[in-house]
Amino acid sequence: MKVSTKGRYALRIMVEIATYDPADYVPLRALAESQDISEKYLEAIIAPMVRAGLLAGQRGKGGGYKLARTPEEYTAAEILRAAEGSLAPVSCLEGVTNVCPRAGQCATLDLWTGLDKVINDYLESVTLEDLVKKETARAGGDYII
Amino acid sequence: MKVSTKGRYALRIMVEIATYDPADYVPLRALAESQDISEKYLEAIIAPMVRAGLLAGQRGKGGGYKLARTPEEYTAAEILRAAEGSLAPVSCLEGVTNVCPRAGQCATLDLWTGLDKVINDYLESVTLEDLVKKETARAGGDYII
DNA sequence: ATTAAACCTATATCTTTAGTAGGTTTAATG
DNA sequence: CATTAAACCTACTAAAGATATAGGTTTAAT
Repeated sequence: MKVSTKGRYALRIMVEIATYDPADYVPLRALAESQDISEKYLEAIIAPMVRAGLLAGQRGKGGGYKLARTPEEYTAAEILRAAEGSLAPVSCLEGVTNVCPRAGQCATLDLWTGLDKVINDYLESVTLEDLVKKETARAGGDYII
Repeated sequence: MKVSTKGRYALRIMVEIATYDPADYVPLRALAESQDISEKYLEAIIAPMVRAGLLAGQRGKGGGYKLARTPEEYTAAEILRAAEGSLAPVSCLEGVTNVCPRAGQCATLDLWTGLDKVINDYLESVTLEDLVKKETARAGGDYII
């Protein structure tokens, strides 16, 4: 029941890109350095996010990545889904229709369906904007002491 | 974010044992056969459940396993925890105290803490008794047609 | 032409999951 | 007391998935 590094890194990267000027492209190199992830591995994490349309990539000199929308338009759920593939706690809930031959007699199916729902509902309720606020609150020095 | 076979099988086994007479010991062989899991693998799944005090094992002829309590006294959470080890979605939430050096500046920590909570709350809310009811409802022929 | 960047494909390593094998101890029963 | 049926224990293997790494190609700005 663990979220992999792909999902965790993907969220952190999205938060970081969201803190930059939305018009600017942020190069992979800068992200890799500040997050302390190798450029090559980060590339593998970002690629599916670009394909999913969450990030816009710009090639060539001066290129990089920027958000495709505003931070409040992303949910944690869709970012994790793009990076991890699926959030379903059991594989039989992954497709549109349940293909398990035992589904009709499965005593635990409702449990998994319910678990899947609370996970999705929660992760849909948190936006990238929410995460960015935490980031700037912690880093930003809004502290008296 | 997947529950492993250990957790899934553990739940199914608990449901099955709960459908027998609570005083009877059910031998591993019978469980393995009806659930279509090898005896050896099932043994590895049941052992930690016995150690955790969820099941009572009886050695020797006529022995087997029975519930240590009544079905309504088990939650899905504790069964899964005994089988899987931990339900935390990220490893930094596994211990009592968060040992991650970045915890103070982590923008996503609250997200993981919140996710951990909804998962736990949901799984604590479902009892073994609830699952047994589904099993008997499906298998038991309470149908008109 | 040079440079800096995304993009692409393949490969390697490491960890976890899933499953097996073979034996020892315990307890009931004829 | 021998037999049998059961849990219990330790070690091992195989497959899958997670976590990266390597080396190159294409694109675009200067």
